Amino acid sequence: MKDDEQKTEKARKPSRKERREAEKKKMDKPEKPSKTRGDTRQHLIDATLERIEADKNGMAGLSLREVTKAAGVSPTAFYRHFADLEELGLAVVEESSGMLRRMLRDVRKAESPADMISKSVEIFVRYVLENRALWLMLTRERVGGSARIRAAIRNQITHYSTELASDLRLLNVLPQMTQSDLQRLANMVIALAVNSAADILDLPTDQPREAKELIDYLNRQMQILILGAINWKPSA
Amino acid sequence: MKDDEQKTEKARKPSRKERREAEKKKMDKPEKPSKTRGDTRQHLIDATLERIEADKNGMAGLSLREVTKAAGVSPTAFYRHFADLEELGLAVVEESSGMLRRMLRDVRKAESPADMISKSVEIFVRYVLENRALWLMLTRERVGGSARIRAAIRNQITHYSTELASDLRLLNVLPQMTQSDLQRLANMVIALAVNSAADILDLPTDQPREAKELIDYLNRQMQILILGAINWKPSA
DNA sequence: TGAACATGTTTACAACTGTGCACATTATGT
DNA sequence: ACATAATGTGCACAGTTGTAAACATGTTCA
Repeated sequence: MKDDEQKTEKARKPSRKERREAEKKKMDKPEKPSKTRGDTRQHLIDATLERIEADKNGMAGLSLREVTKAAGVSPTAFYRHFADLEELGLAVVEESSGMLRRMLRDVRKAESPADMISKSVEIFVRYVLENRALWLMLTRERVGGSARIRAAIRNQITHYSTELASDLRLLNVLPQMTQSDLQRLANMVIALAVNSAADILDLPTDQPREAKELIDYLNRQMQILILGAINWKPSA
Repeated sequence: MKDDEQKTEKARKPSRKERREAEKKKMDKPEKPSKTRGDTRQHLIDATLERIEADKNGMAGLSLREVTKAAGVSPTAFYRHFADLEELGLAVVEESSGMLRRMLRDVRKAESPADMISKSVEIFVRYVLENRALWLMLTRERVGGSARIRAAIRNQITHYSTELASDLRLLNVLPQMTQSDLQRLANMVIALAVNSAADILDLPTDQPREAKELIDYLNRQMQILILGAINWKPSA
């Protein structure tokens, strides 16, 4: 992890020159002479998330100029890194894969046999709340806008779902289910989780009261699902 | 059902005057002298659905001018009927309530005890395919864009889900479940259905092959869910 | 009949959009 | 060290946007 940058307070305009100065300070000797200081690309990605969280209307609602302004960069500089807003969107989606991987790691680490479900749900909700912008992007663009972005997000989710299915297999807790049964079950789990992610993001900011209720609700949903899986007969 | 209008071939411009002429023909005596012939409003709503289906990017991706052009009306005429694009969006959502009601009626009519689930799934998928534009709107704007539109859609879906819960109660097929258990189950059913609606809409146009697979998949999902409900103990 | 109202049109404008072009600066590799 | 590529800037331009203003038409009602 090489990011030590601040989240740039909303009303503050970074003004590229300032950023340049700021970096000069800690750069008397260049750290990595290799890849041509390409951090504007990252600034564009961050700016996209910032704007998506600020405005309503994901992707479709923001303009190239808006993004470049938020990144503190001239509009035409955009083309040095992306051909399209769509390609920027794809980069943002890729950005989310890291977060999903960390989430999966945390879920696996906490997997004691007992309260496996509730722990996982808790971790999931925490990750959604701590990565609002990213999850706004994922839940919105999963169904809206560009077909390529939609496909990219679906890939991420499918990958996660496959990992979950594989975990279920290894735990050997549903021995009567076939591989494809497990995969379908995992898909349902993820679908219901992503579905309530949308609800979580609609909560009034940091209302721990309703968040707890949502966690509870999601838990019971998962319990019904597991109950169905336990009693599943592969013949049907 | 009072709509006998054509879907207006893409490249064709209706040109308000022509429409006026066309309606004069069948209107030697005015049908309803009351509400001042407000059918432009309906044309705007239809145009919105048409554009949403044509462009990608729901709501957020279309402009007032685009909509009015598609409706064959001058841009400023828009304000005679709506203050906002958001209000237009709300009108479109209301438009969908009729469709949902018809769908519910069909589902209830077909509810023989035996293959209740598969019949319902089949009807659902058919309605999604036969109302592409509407369902595109519902699935997209359910998570994206304006908070008011999101809330309106959530209302529609909640209403449908409540009806479903009430049906489950009357059928008395899950007697051990409390009212809120049934409501939660219904919510899960609807959530999974709406979730696969997004997949259905992504199918290459009229590919009955993959549509069948999707129907099959959704059926099995529902079966797992029902199995979980049957074995549910309200204590947990 | 004629006044009030509802509904539409045309014209106009300022703000914003994406992007081409010429140019400045910095980094890299021989 | 110097040519080349990468990365940034400013300016310009034409197209699109939302919406205000003034006006035309047709409908309703006393």
